[in-house]
Order: sequence, then structure tokens, then C-alpha cells
Amino acid sequence: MSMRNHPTARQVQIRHEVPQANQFDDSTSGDSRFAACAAYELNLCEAVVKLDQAEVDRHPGTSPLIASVHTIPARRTIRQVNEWSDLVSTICRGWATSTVALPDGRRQILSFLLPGDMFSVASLFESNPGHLIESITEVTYRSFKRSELSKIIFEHPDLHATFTKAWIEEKRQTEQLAVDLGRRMADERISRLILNLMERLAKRGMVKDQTFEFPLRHLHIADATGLTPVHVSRTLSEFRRSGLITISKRLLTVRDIAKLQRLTTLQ
Amino acid sequence: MSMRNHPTARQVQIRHEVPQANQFDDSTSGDSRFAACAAYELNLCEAVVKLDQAEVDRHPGTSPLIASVHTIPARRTIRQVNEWSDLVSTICRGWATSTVALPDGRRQILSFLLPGDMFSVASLFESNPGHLIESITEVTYRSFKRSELSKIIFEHPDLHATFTKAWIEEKRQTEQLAVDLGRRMADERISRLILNLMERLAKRGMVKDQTFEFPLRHLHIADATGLTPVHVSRTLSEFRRSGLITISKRLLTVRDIAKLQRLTTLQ
DNA sequence: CGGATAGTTGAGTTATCTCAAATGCAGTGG
DNA sequence: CCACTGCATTTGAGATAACTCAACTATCCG
Repeated sequence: MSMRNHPTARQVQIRHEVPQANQFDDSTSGDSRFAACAAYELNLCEAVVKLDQAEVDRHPGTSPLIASVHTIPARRTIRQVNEWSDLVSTICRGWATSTVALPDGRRQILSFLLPGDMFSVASLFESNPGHLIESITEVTYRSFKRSELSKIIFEHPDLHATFTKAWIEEKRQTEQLAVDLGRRMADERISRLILNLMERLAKRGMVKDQTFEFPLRHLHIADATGLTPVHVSRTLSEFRRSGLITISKRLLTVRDIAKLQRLTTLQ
Repeated sequence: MSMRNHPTARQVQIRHEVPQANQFDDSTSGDSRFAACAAYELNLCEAVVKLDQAEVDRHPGTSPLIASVHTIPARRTIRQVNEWSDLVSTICRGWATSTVALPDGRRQILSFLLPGDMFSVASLFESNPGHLIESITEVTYRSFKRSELSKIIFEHPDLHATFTKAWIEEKRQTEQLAVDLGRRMADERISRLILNLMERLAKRGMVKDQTFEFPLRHLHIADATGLTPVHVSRTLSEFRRSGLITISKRLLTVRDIAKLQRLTTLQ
């Protein structure tokens, strides 16, 4: 019988907290890291915070920004699908997912949110983007008031440019996802997911010796690639057997990046 | 053997022109139609043209806009993937596709462009959006200089709002496509494609009695839904047999819209 | 009418799914 | 420290949606 008629475990609200250590987490200096990393130019909200700080330094006591910071355990809902909100949020620490769920329990993960990512760039305009945001690991995120953030962004041309860039990049990623789901085989999809995550993490300085923190469950990978957890397991086993990657203790190491890239038939 | 190793006919550049009559085409009044139709508020460039005309009326001989209009036969490449261009274009008449092609010949159609659509909203910022634009029917399109168009849009708050809306809508559509490709069966994907096109055409006043011009070949549908033309044929036959739709002479009639919608498991 | 492209149908193949049982692994409470 | 519980992963076996190939038919246009 087809998947659409058999809601699986994914429908069940996850209750159990599974705290997740983050190898590269230095907690206290979470923000300063972004200022240095290559992803900075895409990291809109960190730039805003910096700018705001500069403002405060010049005119003490006059910060135009109210930003609240929250930390939420692993495997929790951060933002409901129909939760209207006048907040715009970005991840400071940890991994999260942005998902669309069908009424019968099938789900498609549209993106994995990494430190520095906005939940959705469009949320700067829309109050209801229609995605379900869930934490994978423990997540710290910062929320701005939409009105304040967009005012600041539109007043600063360089911020506005950064914003536009982020928007284009987000759209490009979604389009690539559509191509992957529509026209690539299971092994290509998974290989691309891994390479894509590695690249994004590398920009954040979170890859060392081809190795990075990999908190995803097979179900996450399945929901991101349009596959089944069982098939993800088989494919990853195959990858391991061919010496492409190793995974242990939530760390993924890419052993043969060239071969892995070759799997994806270029770009 | 898998599709990725067997480039199909899709790789072959289409040479033969197949002019396509458009039932609702009234040629001379192509533009004025948009002013009246419900899609107007999303129809950014038509709004710009109108505004520009108003400008010319007030100060004769001072139009800030240079817009060129072209007509291209059916089945031609309108914009190459890596064609850098300082033009931003919109469809005035006819149907086109926006496609991403993999090096081995597989292709994913990201969207069907209908009258009033920009080739890509992002093209207002980017000179190289990375999509291949091809005509399905004979297509008339208008091109603006990017610099001029974006200047006008950013100077007029209402145009800017319209632009933002169009951008969000385009992104929403791409996300829905990803969900469809990742998590829906063949019949659902095709049913959603048909309903989606009908809805968009209806906004343009191009649907009468549940019937609309349907110039798509099975290969177009296949490349849009991540399927094979053969499987598209079987699925459409099934739809016909169940009395959901009829297709004849490039006209599609939806016979049982409720049943067709039910196929898609809501949303 | 002829040539080309498009659509249909049958038969066999395959990638991926489903179901189910077995194993591993991490946190909980005695 | 150990057994227990609840999840996550692996593996096998069989089912199925969708694909491939190929032949046939229909349609279109000159």
C-alpha cells in the first residue's frame, strides 16, 4: 500500500529531548565567530546586530533594536505552520529544519537551518511563511521585531544588498532541491545533500579534516531527499562500503570527496 | 539501464517550428487585457508600462523606459542558460518554460511562464539566473533594461510592494514544486499541475467553461513532474477513463474538478 | 500523400517502498 | 551497575510505482 495512506511515525509529535553536543560550539563566543567567517556576507542578521552595537557605542542607551535570544532543546517545534508572528529569527547555534507537511503525514524538508541562517528570508515581509520549523539539536536563536529589522535593513544600502543576496541564494537552493527531487536517483540526492551541508558548514568554519558534526537521523535525510529511512540506510551503507564516507558518534567524515562528487554527475 | 546514462530525445535541439494558435489571443490588444485581469496586481511589468505611459502623457517625449517587444516561434530557445543579459523580460502572449538541465540530458522544468510572468523575478537583480527559457507556443515578450526597470520599481512604493509580492509568490511555487516532486505520486503531481495551470490561467481570464488552451506535450508534463512521457501518457489516459478530464485539439476540459482535487490529498 | 513528431500500448525491468524481525544504543530508574 | 524502555539502524524478502524498450497508431503540415 502506498505511503500516502499510511501515516508513519513522523506524524507523532516528538517528545523526548536528546541533547546534542556541538563539537564546534564555544557557547559564549557564538556571535563573534560569525563576524570572522566567510559566510558573513550572507549572514544578514549578525551584520544587523553588529551595526546596532556600533550605534549603541556611539550613542549609549539608544539601541533601535530589540532582539530576544532563546534556547530550545533538541527535537522541538520552534515555529508552527500557521503561527503568525511579527518576529524574524535567525539561528545562532545548532541545527533546525524547515519543513512542509502534507495532511496525511508525508513531509518534505525544504532546508536545514545552520547557524547564521534566517528561518526564511521571506519572513522579513510575510508573517506566515507556511513552514514548520523544528530543532534537530539544541538550538539557540535570536528574534527581531519584523518592523524594526526591515526598517534598519532598508535604511542601510549595504544591508539591503546583503539581504537581496541572501534571498537569491535561498531561492537558488530551493530550485536545486526541486531538480534533485525531480531528476536525480537516491545516491545522487544523498551525495549532494552531504556535499551541500559540508560546503555550508565549511563557510562557517565548522569543518575540520573533512569532518563535521552530523546530527541528522535517517528520517531527516529521508524527508529531505524524498526517500524512505530504510532506503537511506541502505544507500549510506553502500557509501560506507565504497569508502566514500564514515559516520560515527554523530561525526561524518568524507573519505573520497572526488568520488562523491562524481556521483552527482556534475553540478 | 538508468535514465541518467541514456540521454533521450530531450537533449536534441528542437528545430521544427510548430506555430500554435492561442484561443484567447486577440493579438492587437494583448496588453490592455492585463490591465483588466485579476492577475494585474502580480503583473509587475504591465504596471510599469502603464505608469510609463502616464509619464509620457504628462510630459510628451520623456519616457524613461526603453522596452523592446519580440515575437519568437514555438519551440525555440529564448534565453540560454549562461546568457548574461542586462534585460529583464516578461511574457506578453503565449507559453514558455523555465528549465534547469543536467549535463546528461535530464531536465527539470521549474515553471511554465504564462502571459504576465517575468522570466524570473530574480532577474531584476541577477544578470544570470541559470535557467533555460524556451517557447512552447509562439511567444511575444517584452524586455526592459534592468537598470531602468529597477530604478522605476524602487522609486514607486506600490510597484515595489507588487514586486515583493511577486517574488514571494514565485518562491512559494518553487517550494510547492519541491514538495510535489519529493513526496507525491505521479497521479497527484499531474493533477496538481493541471489544477495549478487552470488557476493561473483563470486569473488571466483564459479559462471558459472549465476549458483552456493546453499546448503542453507529454514531454513538457514529464519534465515538469519528474516523470517519463510514457508514464504521463498512461496517467492521463487513466484520468480520461475516470472522467476527470478530456483533452482534444489542444484544449483541456476539467470534467470533475472535485475528484481531481481529491486526488491531491488537500493543499 | 509523405515525413516527421507525438501519443498509445504491451511486456519486461528496476529503483524504491513496505513490512517485519533483529540488532544496536542511549538514557532511566532501581 | 544492570536491566529496561524507547528510539534508531540494519537487513531480508516480497511488492509496486515508475521506467525502458519497442512496435504501433495518430496527428500535423507541407
